[in-house]
Amino acid sequence: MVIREQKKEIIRKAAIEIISQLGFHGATTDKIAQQAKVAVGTIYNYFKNKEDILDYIFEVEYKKRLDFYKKIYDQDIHTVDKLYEILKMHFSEVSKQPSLIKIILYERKLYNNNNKEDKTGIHKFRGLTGFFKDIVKQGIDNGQLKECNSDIIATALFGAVEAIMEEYLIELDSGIHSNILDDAALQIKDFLLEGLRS
Amino acid sequence: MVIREQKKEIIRKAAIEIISQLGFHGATTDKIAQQAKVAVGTIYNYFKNKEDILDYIFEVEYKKRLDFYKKIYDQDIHTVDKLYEILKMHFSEVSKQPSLIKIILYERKLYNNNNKEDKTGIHKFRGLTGFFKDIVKQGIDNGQLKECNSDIIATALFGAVEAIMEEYLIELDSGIHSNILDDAALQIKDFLLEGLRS
Amino acid sequence: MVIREQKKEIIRKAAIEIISQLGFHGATTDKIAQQAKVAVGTIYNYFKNKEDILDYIFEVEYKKRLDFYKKIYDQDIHTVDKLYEILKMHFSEVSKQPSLIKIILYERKLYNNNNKEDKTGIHKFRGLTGFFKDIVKQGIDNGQLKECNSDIIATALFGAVEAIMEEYLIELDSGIHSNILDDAALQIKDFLLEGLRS
Amino acid sequence: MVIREQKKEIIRKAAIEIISQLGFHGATTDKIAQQAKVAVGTIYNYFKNKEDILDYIFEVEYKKRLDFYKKIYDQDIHTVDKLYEILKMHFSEVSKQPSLIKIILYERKLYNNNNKEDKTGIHKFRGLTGFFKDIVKQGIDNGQLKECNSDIIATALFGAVEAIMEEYLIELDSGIHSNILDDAALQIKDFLLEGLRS
DNA sequence: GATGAATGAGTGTTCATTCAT
DNA sequence: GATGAATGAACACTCATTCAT
Repeated sequence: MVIREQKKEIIRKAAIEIISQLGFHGATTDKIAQQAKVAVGTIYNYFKNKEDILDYIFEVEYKKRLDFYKKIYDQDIHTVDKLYEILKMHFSEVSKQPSLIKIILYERKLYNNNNKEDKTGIHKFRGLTGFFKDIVKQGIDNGQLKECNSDIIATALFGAVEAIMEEYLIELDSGIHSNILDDAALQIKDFLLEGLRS
Repeated sequence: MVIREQKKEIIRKAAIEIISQLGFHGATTDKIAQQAKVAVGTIYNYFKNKEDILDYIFEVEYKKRLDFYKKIYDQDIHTVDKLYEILKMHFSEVSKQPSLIKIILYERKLYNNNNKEDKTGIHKFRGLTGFFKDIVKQGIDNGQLKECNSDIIATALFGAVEAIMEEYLIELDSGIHSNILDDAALQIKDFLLEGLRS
Repeated sequence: MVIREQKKEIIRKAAIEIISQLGFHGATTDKIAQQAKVAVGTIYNYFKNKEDILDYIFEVEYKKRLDFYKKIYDQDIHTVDKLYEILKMHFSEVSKQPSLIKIILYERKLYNNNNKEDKTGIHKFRGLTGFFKDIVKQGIDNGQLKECNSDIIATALFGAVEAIMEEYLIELDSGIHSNILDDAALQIKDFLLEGLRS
Repeated sequence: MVIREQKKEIIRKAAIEIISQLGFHGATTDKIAQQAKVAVGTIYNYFKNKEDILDYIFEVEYKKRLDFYKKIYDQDIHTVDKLYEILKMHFSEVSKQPSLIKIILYERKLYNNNNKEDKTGIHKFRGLTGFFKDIVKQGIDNGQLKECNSDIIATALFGAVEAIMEEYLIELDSGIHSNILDDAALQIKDFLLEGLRS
């Protein structure tokens, strides 16, 4: 017997597949239901509405990343290595679950304007950048990073990671065998350490 | 005819306002027409369809940036300064035209999957990263930047710039007086030069 | 079996509560089940379908009134007093069971068009006006009432009673302390006896 | 060319036909559109939503009756004759426009609970009983009617009229040639004058 | 070229009913 | 008999696009 959480998981995965292909707006509840091999009505036994599915997708990923960030934050390694671990995690995720990451990159934008109380997953997800900043601040505080505006630097790093993931996904979609991820973490780590000047 | 281009311009500006407020999907042709003080039908005298308006918005911005990039590319200044000029241009644009930049940041994502031939504006816009890469490559070639993977570095830089602009827009929308742009170009320039290590 | 009838009664009462609050169309089987502290499926062990519940509600009330009318019909009192007793009964019911009467007043209308054979309760209920007519006819026949069109007069009286009950319910819902029922039976009795002319 | 008000009128009449046959809930916007020989979307160019159509139907009828009541109120005839004129008007309407009156009788009930601000037509309609009361009060004040509770009497009379109209409509639907309306106004007038006692 | 009423395919959501456990 | 998850037909409403004026 399929228990409740398993069915919700089936729908979540079906939604990821459909939304990543068609975008949130192009993904109809009918198509998601079809992909999940479930009746449309069933979706509504597990989710309040279509947005709630998207929100749940973000919620799940948010939790994964939050755990990872917290663990990294507390580790006793150099800050640059902490950032390096985070980069590797992100780049690993995008190659393991490109559909999912596509959603996170593309659909999250739609909700920056949106302050509805009930979309906690999506809004929490944005909060992840805050943890990123914390790690940068920690590095400045303990002298491992030089003085800088942690807001700007953390934001820039986060954007750099997202852009590389996006580039990977675009190349993937174009049928190009992309190897941008292979060196990305190391290149950025080196960049962090030395800058670009020859 | 001058008149014709003026009306198209009125519609383009109205569309920017509405789309930036409501997103492309939330922006109805009725609302755009209302904002432009024009009948819906009139829009279709100037644009093939709704997407064509968005495409045109990107087209116009693409051309502006292309010109700027080309001019910079040919200037006889240090590569880091070239990148610095580009950063300043981008940060200046977002504070001058936040509505427009919001569209560029948020709506472009939606079309990464989309290979329709007719959306030249949006697809060309993505091509801008190519010019960015060219400048990085130029820097490596002339020895002003050290050896690195120009694809990764250019992509990362572009992402960094976008993330900072996004952060600025989010703070703006939240009613926060953001000053993230003030230091951003300098911070990143410094980062480019030296890295983060203390 | 006693148990069976008790459960059916629980569902009937729950349905009365929900339908009176939300109307028949607004009342979902889920809500009725919840109110009855029973699973949806259970309802269908006692009722063929949702309409059948409404029908049963009418059936039960029909029987009560039928018994009362028959008893009154056979009593050896003046016809005007018979009508007076009926008025008092109706006005007493609406103050004792406003939820129930609300359903009878509001939902019965919806089924006047509807000739489905299986809704005996609702259709029988309408038949009550026939008994009302019988009492008027009886009064004419035995000379206690003057010659008149019993159809018209009985229908008019029935309508008058319903309108007063409706007015009471509306005032009740508006939070107004209504006392329209206090005098209603007497006023109408007097009206029956004397008319309105001064 | 069909002007705006004519098209709205076409939709209103189509809606009356469909709603009177199927009830408000059974009347789909598709069916109304079909009856009006118009696209569904067109309905929404003239009405905010489905309820708004019903509301407009009530609004139109409300205005007609309001005018009539006001005119009657100011006439210099005996109060019983005023009431008689009103009865005749109502009975005349039901035989001229049975579909319309069916809606007024059956669907109005659904909104007694409902206090949404925007359904002015339906709520105003209920206010008509107030004018009815005014005429009764006027009669009491000028000594043409005896002392009585005008609320109760007006409500009762209104209910009587509605019940007779309903009876007429039911007989009509059953294919019975009803003549209940022929005598109804006179019978009630006589009732008003003399009561029922022989 | 300008207008804006008309169009109707398309979609999120609801909910009575079923049936395997 | 009791349960409640699954079902999917049905429906109100939207909105890009067209076209007669």
